[in-house]
Amino acid sequence: MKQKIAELIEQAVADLISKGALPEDLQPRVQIDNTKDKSHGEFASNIAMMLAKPARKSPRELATMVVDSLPSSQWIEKVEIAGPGFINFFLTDQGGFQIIHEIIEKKQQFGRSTKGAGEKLQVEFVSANPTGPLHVGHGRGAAYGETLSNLLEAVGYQVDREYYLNDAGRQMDILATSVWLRYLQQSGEKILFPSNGYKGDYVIELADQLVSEHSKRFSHDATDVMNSICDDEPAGGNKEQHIDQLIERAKQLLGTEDYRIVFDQGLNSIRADIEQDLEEFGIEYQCWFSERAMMESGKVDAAIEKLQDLGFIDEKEGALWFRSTDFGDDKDRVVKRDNGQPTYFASDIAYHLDKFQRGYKEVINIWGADHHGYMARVKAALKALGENPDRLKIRLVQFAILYRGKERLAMSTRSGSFITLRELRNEVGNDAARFFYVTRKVEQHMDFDLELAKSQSKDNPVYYIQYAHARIASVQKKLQEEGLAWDSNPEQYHLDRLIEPQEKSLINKLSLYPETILKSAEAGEPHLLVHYLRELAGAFHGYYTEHKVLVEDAEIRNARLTLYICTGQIIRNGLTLLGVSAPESM
RNA sequence: GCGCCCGUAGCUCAGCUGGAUAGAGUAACUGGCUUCGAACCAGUUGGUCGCACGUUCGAAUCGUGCCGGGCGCGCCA
Repeated sequence: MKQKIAELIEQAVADLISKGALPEDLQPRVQIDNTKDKSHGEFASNIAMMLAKPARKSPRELATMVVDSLPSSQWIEKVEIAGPGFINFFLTDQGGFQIIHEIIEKKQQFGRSTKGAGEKLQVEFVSANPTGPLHVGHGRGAAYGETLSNLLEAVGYQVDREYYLNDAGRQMDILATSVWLRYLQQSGEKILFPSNGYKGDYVIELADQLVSEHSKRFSHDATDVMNSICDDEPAGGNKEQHIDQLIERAKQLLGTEDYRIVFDQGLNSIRADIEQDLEEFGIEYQCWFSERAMMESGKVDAAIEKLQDLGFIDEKEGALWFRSTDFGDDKDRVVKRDNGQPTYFASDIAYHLDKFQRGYKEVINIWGADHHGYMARVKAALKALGENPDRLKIRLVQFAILYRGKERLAMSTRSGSFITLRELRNEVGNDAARFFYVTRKVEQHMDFDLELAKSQSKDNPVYYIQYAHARIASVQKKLQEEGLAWDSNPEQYHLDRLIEPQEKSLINKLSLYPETILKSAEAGEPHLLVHYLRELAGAFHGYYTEHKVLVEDAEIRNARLTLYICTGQIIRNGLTLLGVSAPESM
C-alpha cells in the first residue's frame, strides 16, 4: 500500500514538473510513513517539506499543489494537509481489507519476500572454544545468529550457518593436559592441579571416561610428571610457564599417538555436548569448520606465503609480521611466532580467505563485543589478499551480564564457576530464553536476572504473545464444539462488518508485518520483530476483551473469525522466525 | 592515552533512512470475570531524552566538545 501511495505522489510530482509548476531538476525521494495517530489517517508523506526548499515554495502551498495533482485511487478515501505540510492519506475500507485477503491466501508464506533473490550468505556464530560447555554469554550470540539467519531466509536469501571450531592451539592443549592430570589423580597420583588448568567438574567427568575406556594406558608416576617443572603461581612461580611445561611433559610422556587420544577424547566429547546443546536450543549448523583440519591441510601456511609473495610480510625478531598498517590497522600483527607456530590471527586470515572463496555474496560474523579490535586486522588481511573487505559484515554482540538477584555472577570458563546455557534453558525454558535474548538490540548491554526470569516467568512478554495465540486457538475449538465453522469462501468474509476501532487498529497492525520482517532482516535487528509482535498481541487482547467473536450474527461472526485467523497466522509466522513455539493451549 | 558500544519514566528497554502532543513493559494506585481462557483489559501517577554548542522549516535521532558506564588495545585464544 505504501508503494502504491508513493507511486501516486511520484505521478503527481512528475505531472507538476511537466506543467512547469515545479523545477525540472527536482528529484523527489518519496517517503511514506505510518502515522502514529489515526486522526492523521493511515499514512503520511513529508514530500512537501522535503521539496519546499529546492522548489522555493512554502511547504503548505506545495502540499496543496501535490494533492490537487494526485490521481484518484480506489484505495484512498481522502487526503488531507496537516501541520507544517504533511500530506495525510486515509484509506478506504477496501484498501485496508486487502491485507486480510493476502494473509489468508499466503498463510505461512505471508511476510516472506524474494528481496534476497536467492543469493548465498553465510552467518558464522557462537564459535566458542571447545574447552567446556556453552555458558549464558554464548546464548545471546546463538539466539541472535539463528534468528538473523531465519530472517535473512525469510526475505529470500540462502543462508548457511557455520560454527568455527577452534580445535587447535594452546587453549586446547591446556584442556587436554587438564584432563590427563585429572585422570592421573583418579588413578591415585598425588598431583597438585595447576591454577591455570580447566577446573570445571566436566573435566573430571572426561577423566573418568578416559579411565573406563582406556584403564591405565596413560598412567605415569607423579614424580615423573612433575619432575623439574617450575613452580605454579600459588607457590611463587609463573602459572603460564607452569602450565606450558606441563603440556610439554604430557606430550613427551604420552607420545604423539596417546596424546592425541587424550586430546580428542576431550575435544569430541565437548564438541558433541555443544552441538547437542545448540540443537536443543533450536539451532543446527550446515557446517562445523575445523581449525585443526584447516591447518593440517596447509591452508594457513599457504595464506602466509601468499601474503609474503605479495610483499606484505616483514621479518622482525625471528617472527613474521603482517604489515596491516598498510591497510588501516593500528599496528602490524604477528602471523608466525619466533618458535615457528602460526598465531590465532594467521588461522583467521586463512579461514576468512577460505570463506570468501566459497562464493558467498556476503559473509556475516557474529562476534562478542570483546573482539571488536580484530575487525580492522581481518579486513586488512582480506584487502591485502585482493578481496573486497566489504563482503565481510561483522556484528558485535554486547555481553549479557548475569545476575541472580543483586549478585553478579562470574562467567569465566577457566574457573569452572559459571551458569551454562543448558542450566539456563532448564531453568527458564527454551522459548523464554530465545525470546529474551533477542528482545534487546545487540549493541545494548543486557542485564539478565535469573531470579526475575524464573520467579516472574508468568509475566515474561513471551507468554503475553503466546497467550494471544492460545486464545485464538481456543476460540476455534469452541467454535467447533458449538457445531459451527468458519466459512473460508472470501465472498462470505463480510469484512465490511468490521467497523469497531479495535478492528481497524488490529488490521492496521497486521498490515505492518511484511515491512517489519524486511527491516529486521536488512538491519539485522530481530528486536524490531519482537516489539512488533508484542504490539500485535496487545491490539488483539484489547479487541478480544471488548468484542465477542462467537456472536449470533453469522456475518459478523465470520468477519471476526477471519480477522482472528489472520492474527493467529501472523503471530505463528513471527514466533517461528524467533524460534519460539506458538502453543494452541498453555 | 587511543579505538568501539552505551547513556530516554523509580527499574528494564523501544523510538523506523530527522517529522506532528517522547512510547511500551515492570513497579505504585483505581476499576473490570454468572458471558468465547483474567497468563487478560481499561484508567491514573511518573521524563530538563547525560550536559553544552552547532546544522535547519523541524533534533531523542545528524556533527563537534565535555561528563558518566562497559569493552578492547599480546609472538593469548
